[in-house]
Amino acid sequence: MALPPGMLPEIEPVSRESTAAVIARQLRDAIMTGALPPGTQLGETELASRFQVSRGPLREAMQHLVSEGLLRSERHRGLFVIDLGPGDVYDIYAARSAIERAAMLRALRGGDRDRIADLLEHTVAEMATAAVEDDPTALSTADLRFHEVLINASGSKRLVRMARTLLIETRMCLTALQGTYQRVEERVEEHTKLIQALRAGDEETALALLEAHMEDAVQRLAPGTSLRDGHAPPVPGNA
Amino acid sequence: MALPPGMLPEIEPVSRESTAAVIARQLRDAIMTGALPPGTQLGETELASRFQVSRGPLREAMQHLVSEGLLRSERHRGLFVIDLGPGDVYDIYAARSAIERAAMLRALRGGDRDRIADLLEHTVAEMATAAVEDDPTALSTADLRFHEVLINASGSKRLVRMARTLLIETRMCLTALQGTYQRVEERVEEHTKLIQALRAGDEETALALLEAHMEDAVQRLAPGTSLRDGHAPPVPGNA
DNA sequence: CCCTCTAGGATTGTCGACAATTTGCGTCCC
DNA sequence: GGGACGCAAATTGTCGACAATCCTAGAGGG
Repeated sequence: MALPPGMLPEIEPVSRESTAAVIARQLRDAIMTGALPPGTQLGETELASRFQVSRGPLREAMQHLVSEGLLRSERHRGLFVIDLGPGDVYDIYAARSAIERAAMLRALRGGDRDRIADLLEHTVAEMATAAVEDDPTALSTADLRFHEVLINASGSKRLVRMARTLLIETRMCLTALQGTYQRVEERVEEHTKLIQALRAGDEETALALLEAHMEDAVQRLAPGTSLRDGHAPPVPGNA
Repeated sequence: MALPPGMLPEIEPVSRESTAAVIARQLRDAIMTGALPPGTQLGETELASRFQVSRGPLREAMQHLVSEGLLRSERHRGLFVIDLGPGDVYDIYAARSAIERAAMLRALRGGDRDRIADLLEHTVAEMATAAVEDDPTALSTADLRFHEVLINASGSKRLVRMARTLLIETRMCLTALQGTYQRVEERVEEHTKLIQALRAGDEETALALLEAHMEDAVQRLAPGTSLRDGHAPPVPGNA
């Protein structure tokens, strides 16, 4: 080794991301934030010229998003941004509840509770900041970041992978139904209590709080439905 | 309508599957059954000539499998079949436990318990048939089919999607560690008891049995680890 | 007035070739 | 003999063009 370790920190190979991945991420953000509203048709030719790339890489990016469930492809018709009905809201939160419950369990029993709690508290601080600045977008971002951190902390490759799409879809829900928010203090409070239970290692309370958190969200976003029912509302257009 | 309904059953448009999907499915099966052992390098050019298609559709199929987690891609190096370490076994079963728990809950509370139980019993019958014929491959197939049916019965698009990869990876585990099976009677018994609890609507028992089922499998496939620990074994090469 | 058929346009699906990048080996110098 | 440099082969990444398929609008006939 010609260079002593510790020098030159943060040096990473340039452009370690494939162009298809870059395009996919940009489209993901656009869908997530609502810049591409649900139902929008995405033409390959048009996007190719927008991104200044050929249809090859772009197509790969699209395929990726389709397999993630953010786009739906109709053969020889086109690609469309999915639109979420009440049934989908229910489905998303039911799936999230399953994933995050598992992540919470692993966080609780992983032996690293305090470190994880510190990480989570940081995102709650971001939520508080966004609250005082009255920035609903930043608030949602921090909220989702909380759950992302929790799932990452589980250390499970597969939970992380499965949750990625769910969190994006959650963001779509929040964007579409902006304004149905609960009081921000309440929102921060729920997360804080979750952290307290985690730090204390109180499994029962933590899991119950998490479930209630999901239940609250579902009832707010899709009024009249409940995760406890075990079945989606009778609205067409879901699974 | 020129044709009365009920006539011409089972008529479906020809080739409603994209070629990339066909290729992906074939490769999936090959990986699942062990025809393509973990670590195998897959050359695009070679596969393209094997499948008699251009590199375009083949590439899409590969990308799909990569995003599913069955292949890992190293830029400008090649595509390789993933190999599963003990940490992955743990991770897979932890994730499956989360997914199937949620599916079981929805099956329990969905109001269609008897129909679902009938479907599940059919797969158990297949297991029994495979057992008397001493066909371990068919036995594993029926076993996985049981869990696939359970998840499908949940009616959740997202649970189904997330479980697809997990079940394929499970099959890879079973293929790689063929011979560590428990007694077939015991294996059938576990599933039968699960169905009984479901039919009776006994949530507590059903969930406990399911958890024990996963725990058993993990301890058999990766001795010395337990789902209850909340953390993966100290073997490198996992998340 | 409505239904059917046809022609047009547009979009995706597929293909072959070229360019960029990495790996491995051979050679040269010390 | 050991190490570093440079070249060449192989592989992936990218591109533009062609072919197949599907919606739509319009004319024609009943």
